[in-house]
Amino acid sequence: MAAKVLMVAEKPSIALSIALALSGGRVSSQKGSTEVHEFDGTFLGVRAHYKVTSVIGHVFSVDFPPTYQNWEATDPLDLFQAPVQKTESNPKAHICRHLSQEARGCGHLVLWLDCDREGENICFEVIECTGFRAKDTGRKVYRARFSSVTEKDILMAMNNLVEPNKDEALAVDARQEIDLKVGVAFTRFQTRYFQGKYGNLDSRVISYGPCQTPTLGFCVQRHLQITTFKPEKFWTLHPYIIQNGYELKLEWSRNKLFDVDVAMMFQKLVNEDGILEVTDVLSKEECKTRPSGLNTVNMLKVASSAFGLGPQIAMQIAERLYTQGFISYPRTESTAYPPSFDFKGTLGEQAKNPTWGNYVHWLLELGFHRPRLGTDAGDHPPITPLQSATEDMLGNDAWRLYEFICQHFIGTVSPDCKYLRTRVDFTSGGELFYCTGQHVTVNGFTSVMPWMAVTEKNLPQFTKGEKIEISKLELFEGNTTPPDYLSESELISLMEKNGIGTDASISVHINNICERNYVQVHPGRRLVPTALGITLIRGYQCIDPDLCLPDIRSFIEHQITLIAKGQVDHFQLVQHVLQQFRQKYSYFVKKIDNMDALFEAQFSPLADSGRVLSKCGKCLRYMKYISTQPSRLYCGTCEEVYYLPQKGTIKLYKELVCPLDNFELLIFSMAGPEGKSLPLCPYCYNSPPFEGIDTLFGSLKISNSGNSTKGAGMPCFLCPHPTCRHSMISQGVCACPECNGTLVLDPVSAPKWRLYCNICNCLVFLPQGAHRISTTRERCPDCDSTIIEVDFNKKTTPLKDGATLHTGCILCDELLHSLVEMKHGKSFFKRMGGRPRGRGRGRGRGGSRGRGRSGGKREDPKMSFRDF
DNA sequence: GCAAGGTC
Repeated sequence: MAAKVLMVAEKPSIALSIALALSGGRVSSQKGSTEVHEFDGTFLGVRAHYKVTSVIGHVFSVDFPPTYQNWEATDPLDLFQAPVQKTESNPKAHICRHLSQEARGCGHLVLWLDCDREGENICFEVIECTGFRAKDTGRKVYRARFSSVTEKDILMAMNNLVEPNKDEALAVDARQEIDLKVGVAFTRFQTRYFQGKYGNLDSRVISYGPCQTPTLGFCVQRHLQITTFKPEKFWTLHPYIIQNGYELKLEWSRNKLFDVDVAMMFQKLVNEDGILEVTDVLSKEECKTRPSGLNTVNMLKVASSAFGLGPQIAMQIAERLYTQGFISYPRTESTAYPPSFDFKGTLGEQAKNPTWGNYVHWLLELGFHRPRLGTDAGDHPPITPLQSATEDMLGNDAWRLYEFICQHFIGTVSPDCKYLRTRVDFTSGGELFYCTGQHVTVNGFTSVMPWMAVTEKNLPQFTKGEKIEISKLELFEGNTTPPDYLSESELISLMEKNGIGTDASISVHINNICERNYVQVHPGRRLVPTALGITLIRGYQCIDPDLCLPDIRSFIEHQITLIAKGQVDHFQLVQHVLQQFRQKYSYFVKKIDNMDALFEAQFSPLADSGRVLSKCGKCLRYMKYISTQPSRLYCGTCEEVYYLPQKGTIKLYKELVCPLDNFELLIFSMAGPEGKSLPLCPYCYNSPPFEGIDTLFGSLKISNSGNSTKGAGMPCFLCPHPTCRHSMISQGVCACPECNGTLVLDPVSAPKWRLYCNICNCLVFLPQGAHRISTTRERCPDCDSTIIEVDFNKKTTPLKDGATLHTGCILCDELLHSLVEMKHGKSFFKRMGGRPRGRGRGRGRGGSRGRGRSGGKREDPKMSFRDF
């Protein structure tokens, strides 16, 4: 019997590379949650059958248990001591199940996760999923440490397997817990406090985070430098000469003076002399060195400053180029190539390129240069081109990024650029002046990276001791100018320097502060903070400046490094750090008035914002609708805020009221032609009335709106009220053919009448153009669907003798069935048969015992509606 | 509705 070995990598591409390297290219691959590559070989001297698969990044992510998810019911202070739980990051991918299945019967587990702290943490996630134990005697767990994904390194790692490092993994657990608790506590408090007071903040959430907030801090710091800048007058002296027929302007060695009298005194001295004497002519060969390998941060900086592509977009393009095989892995810190890097092969591929192919040929013939050393962060090699491509294959933006990556790579193995720099010194009236020129002798890498080229500056001949008449003497008066707003590329540099974010997350943080409306990207990709962003940072500065300084990140990093090194206990350190942040949080809450004073000066109170929309059920006065995000209703009399679903339009619903609380109903319409329209009661939406509704819909989400039904977000179509004509009970027609939801009548869809699912995106069109369609209280005796009543249009009625009224079941009534159509032309009934029973979640219409209408040959004759 | 970190 051969030993069975399971190997797991961090991403599918690496699993394939490992399998190919270890099998000599003979693998058979099977699809699954992620691909599994199998081959036979030997393991520790024994015959073995290998399976190589992968995760897709972290398997789990950390969050609070459901009881802490309700913003109203949880004091953010309690979050610091709250338990945390790990749940699958991407439940739909079923990675955990996949690993557990593949591990069955395997005696050995080899972990091929990326060799960084996060990778070490994922090792233990994989161990958990597979059911192996780190120190199992029978089934053993090994860690492969590889410095690059080349055959040589993979084989070397395989021959030097070690144990996974629990301390490194625990350091990541610590970071996750600290980031979660600190970020969420501050975010919830700020959001509730300020959104409950002001109506024009225009951000869904007033977030705080140890990475995003210092990132914003950099932008605001620059803004404050600009606004507090006081321009100063300065003066500078420029003699002009005419040499060999060319007019030349000389620079003053004092550069600028801020005192006009002194400047004029020097002007007088030089004027009186009138002659410049050449005191020195110095020529020196200068070298502009070729770049080292390209890492993510440098790529993003160039993408922003040279191509005007934001980091988020640039990363998306880079990822696409990577998955299509045009470039290597785009998330790396390293600028040093691994020793085994195949320069010849990579250059050979680029020799095909029509634009720089000739240059590459020339480089290959003459012998390319060894690249500069650079730094090896131990993660991935620098970003390099793989396949050759043309502009037609990639499209505009992708091509520009690809072109840059190619040019940069070729640049790293090109000669340095050499140029002769000449400086001529002059004296007149005791003052020193100079001019410089430069002449390129070797273009080197600048031939392929022309934007890096040294500009030619010709100088006429001068000889030492030569005396030249001044043709004109200028006393220039200027004003000092403030710096410009922070460019995105400068921000990336600051983030990198201060350890804010990682190569993979820097773009996310920048995107975050844009999305939250803290900064705006202006032309030239300069980041201009908004009133909200400025007020937040100024607020932290006057309560606790630590909160927005980059040190907050380095502090956390430093602390968890102690865990990684095994110097402190994980649990104790996390408790200690959280205790510190808890104190900061309490102090912040206590002093929030200081920040609020700044908000008050900048934003308008809720009472002054918005327009009158609907009546409050408590005081029966009108409430105001605040349309800036997050859209909400505000009752000025009760001083209550009622949140509404986002990203759509909201209207009064025929002045109807909720039978439970007397609040006037609203109708929310999602954007787009196929957007659902759903009635809701503002009070019920925020505080679902029926006990247990949380668990009833516990894990479900209302599609599109993104609102979870936990605690908040219950529109009428989820309401189990037995008699209200807007509840799911009344408006529900039958079970959704696609999911566990219920198809409900869209009450305002006339004349394009339709049903939509209260859970998923399923849409069903009813007889078009009908005058009225409504649900009745009757149910179909065959399938238990709600009987609907259709009042056809007089002119288009399909009924005999011009009759317009017809009642029936949309599934069992021949006429109605023929007029019903599922979106995208799918058969409405096709998927109704043979579906597994639902979990009894909803209490919508639709029985479980009806007959199918499909006449299906293969299907179960029973309609499998959900249990009622 | 919330953080930051992986990756698609």
